[in-house]
Parts: sequence; C-alpha cells; structure tokens
Amino acid sequence: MAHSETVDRILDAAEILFAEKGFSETSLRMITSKAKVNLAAVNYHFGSKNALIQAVFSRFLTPLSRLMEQGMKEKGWDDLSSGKPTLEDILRLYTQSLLRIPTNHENGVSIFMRLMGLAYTQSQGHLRRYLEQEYARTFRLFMHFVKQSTPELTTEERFWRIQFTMGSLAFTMSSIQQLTQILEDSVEAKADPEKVVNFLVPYLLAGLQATPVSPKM
Amino acid sequence: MAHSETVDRILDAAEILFAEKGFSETSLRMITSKAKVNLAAVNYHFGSKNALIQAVFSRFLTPLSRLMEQGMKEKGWDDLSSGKPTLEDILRLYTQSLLRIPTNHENGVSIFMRLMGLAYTQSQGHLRRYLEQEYARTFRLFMHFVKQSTPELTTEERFWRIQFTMGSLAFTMSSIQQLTQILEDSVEAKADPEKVVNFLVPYLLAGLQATPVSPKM
DNA sequence: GCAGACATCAAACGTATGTTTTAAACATTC
DNA sequence: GAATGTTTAAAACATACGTTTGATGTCTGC
Repeated sequence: MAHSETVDRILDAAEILFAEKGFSETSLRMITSKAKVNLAAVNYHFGSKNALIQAVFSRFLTPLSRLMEQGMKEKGWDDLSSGKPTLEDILRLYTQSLLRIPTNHENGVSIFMRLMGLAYTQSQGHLRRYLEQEYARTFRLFMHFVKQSTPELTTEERFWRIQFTMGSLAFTMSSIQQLTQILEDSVEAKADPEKVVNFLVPYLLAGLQATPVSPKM
Repeated sequence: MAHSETVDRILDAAEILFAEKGFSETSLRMITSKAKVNLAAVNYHFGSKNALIQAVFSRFLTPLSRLMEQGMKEKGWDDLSSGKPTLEDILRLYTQSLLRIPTNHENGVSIFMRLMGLAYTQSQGHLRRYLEQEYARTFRLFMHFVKQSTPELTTEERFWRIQFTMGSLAFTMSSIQQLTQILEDSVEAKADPEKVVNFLVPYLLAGLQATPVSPKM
C-alpha cells in the first residue's frame, strides 16, 4: 500500500467517524462518502475493514511510541547512575507525548484519546491482538518505570490503580469535546486540552500515591 | 407489557449478550436463540431492539436509584441538623447500592457494571436520552451532596475531577471482565467486584481530595 | 507510443440485520 | 366456552452491510 492521497483521505475520515460513533456503527460507505472516494477504495488499499481500523491506530500510535521511547532515552531513565523518574515524570512524559503527536486537524488529540478509549472498551478482538503484538515493547518499558516508582504497592493493587488511571485518561480526553462544551455553557471558562491535563495529572498522582489498602509487609 | 416468563428470559439473555459484545454487535437472533424464545417475541413484547436495550437498563437502574435515594434518606443527609455526608460516605453509598442490586445469575454485578460503562462509552443516543429523562432526579440529588462536600474546589476544577472520577468508574466497570482475566493470568489473585471496589474508592477519594490546582480565595 | 502496473469507478454479490406478517396452538379469565 | 392475551412457527420484508468483480482510466518506464 503506497502513500497516496486517497489512502490519507480514507484514514482522515475513518479516524473521525470511528471516534464519533465506534467501529461497528461506522460503515465503509459512511467513510468513503466522507472521504469522497470510491467505496471499493478501502478494500483495494487496506484489504478489509478490520485492517483499516488497525491502520488508523498505527498512524498515531507509532509516533506516540516513538516520542515516548525517545523521551525516556533523552531523560536518561535507563541510566542507572542518574536519578530514577518519579511518578509525575512518567505521567508527564505520557501526556506530553500525547499532546505532541503530529495531527492534521484541530481536534487531533481528543480524537486519539477517544480512539484509545474505544480500543479498550469495544470488544474488537483483532485490534487488541494487533496492538499487543505491535506496541508491547513500549508498553512494557513504560510499565517498568511505573513499577519502579511505586514500590510500596502490591502487584495487585498497582494493577488496579493503573487501570483506574487509564480509565480517567481514556474517558476524559475522549469526551473532551463534549465536556468542554458543557463546561463553557455553565461556567465562565475556556478549556483546552493542555489545561485539562494540568488538572488531570495532580488528580491521578494523588490516586496513584494514596495510602495502599493492602500494605506490603 | 405484562410480567411473563418470556419477557424475563429475553431480558436475561439480552443483558448477558450486551455486556459481552456491546449493543450493535448483538443481534436479536442471538438473543432469542439464547433465550429459547421465538424471534418475533422481542418485537411483540418490547416493540423494538432499542426499547429492549432501555428495558435491560431499567431493570437494574430502577432498583439502583431506589436504593440510593433510600440510603440518602435513611442516613438523614437531607436533614440539616444532622452531620453532612463526607465524600467517602457518598462514594460508599453508590458502590454499596450497586453491589446490592438483586440479581438472577452469578455475575450480576459485573454485568451491571459493564453495562453502565457501555452506556457511557457506546454512543447510543436513544439510551442517553432515555436515561437522562428517567434518572435525572437521583443524579442531581447525588451531585448536590458531592458539591456540598467539596467546598474547597472551584466549580471548574470540581467539574473536571468529577469527570475524571466518572471516567475511572465507567472504564473500569466496562472492562472489568477482561481485566480480571488478565490479572488472574499474571498474578495469583482472584478478583471479585467487591474487592475491586475496595481498591477503587480510596483511589478516587485521594484524587478528589487532592490539593487544588486553582485554589479558591 | 505502447505495454503494464496501478488506481478508480459503477454495479452487483451474498449475507445478515431489524421488523412485519400470517397462521395456528396454547393459556387464562370472565 | 367464547374471548382475550400470549407464544410459536415459518416466511418474507426491505435495508444495510462488507466484499468482489470487471471495465475504464491514468500514469510510468522502456
């Protein structure tokens, strides 16, 4: 599949529609008509709808994982002599990388976050398998540092706290568009993703660092 | 629609399948064959698939809102003379009510939680509208107490923290089955919903009660 | 200038969906 | 025992879906 105008237009349209409606609720006809390309183009360029879904994820997940691994290296986290990263460092690396993914349209970040949430929530077996296989490396690296910076937690409690954190992230940023709308209606405040992240990080930190329920002995 | 054996069998089957696969991914033929009733029975008793979805939610949401409003009254929260509820009281009331919904089958709680998550996540316009219209009262009552117990937050920061909290809840709930599966594979620990809730509440509390980013003057 | 690879197009394919219809059996109630 | 409501059965409905086909452009390299 070469890099062509059509391919990009399909990906652009698909990523917006998937984020808006979910995967099953978005038909190829919706995508191709929004992208102003022929219906057959999707199967021609990608092979199948499932492959298109995976391609949509690759397009922003590949830069994200590159940004994160690069960040870890630049900060010398793997260097034992330098100081270990704090939880806040780790969270910031993630959110900053997310905000820096190159994007075509205005609401790129919200869309990526929403897609991340959908990947967890919608039971798309093929997607889960694909992502696990493709990005396991970055994910494990990231988790290693999280574990290192929360030695007071049992494996089980850490597992759940990470899930809760993922939930806040995926859910909030995925609905950031609707939410800011609601907020602006009722409060006198403009809300951009960067500002939300500044509210979010301390909130998540406090949860992750709360006194453990099941203390290690 | 009278209370009949068939109606219950349809609801039982639908709630399990919806929780497993989502709404769009579950066909009426799957439901009726699992419930061992005729295909036409759904449209006969409920009118449409959407109405069935709403009925599935009503069956556990009505007891839930009753349990919660009852709990608020029993604890005398509306009584000005008695002490105001703390944030923990409020969260506990919610999770305890959730765990007390009467259920037919073993994994009732997990299923309800997953459905709650789906209600947030899957963009089913009709569902959202139905739930807002039906349960707005309980929701507003609940929010009133949340606001009362977090006077140190600005309206904006409270708004976002509530969203973060909802996110953790919805997300965790919606993927609780897959997550416990993952956990049991990698850690030597059986994970029931009650245990997860006990991890969740302190986590959420810590986040909600974290030092405000934008302090009130 | 033409052969061959690639891209686009309209049209059709087979399948699955939600819903409706017809008919007949069954149950319950007055 | 007629009447009313419930359930089953089988079939058809219209529609939407993902995918495939075959013809028609379009461009490039020789």
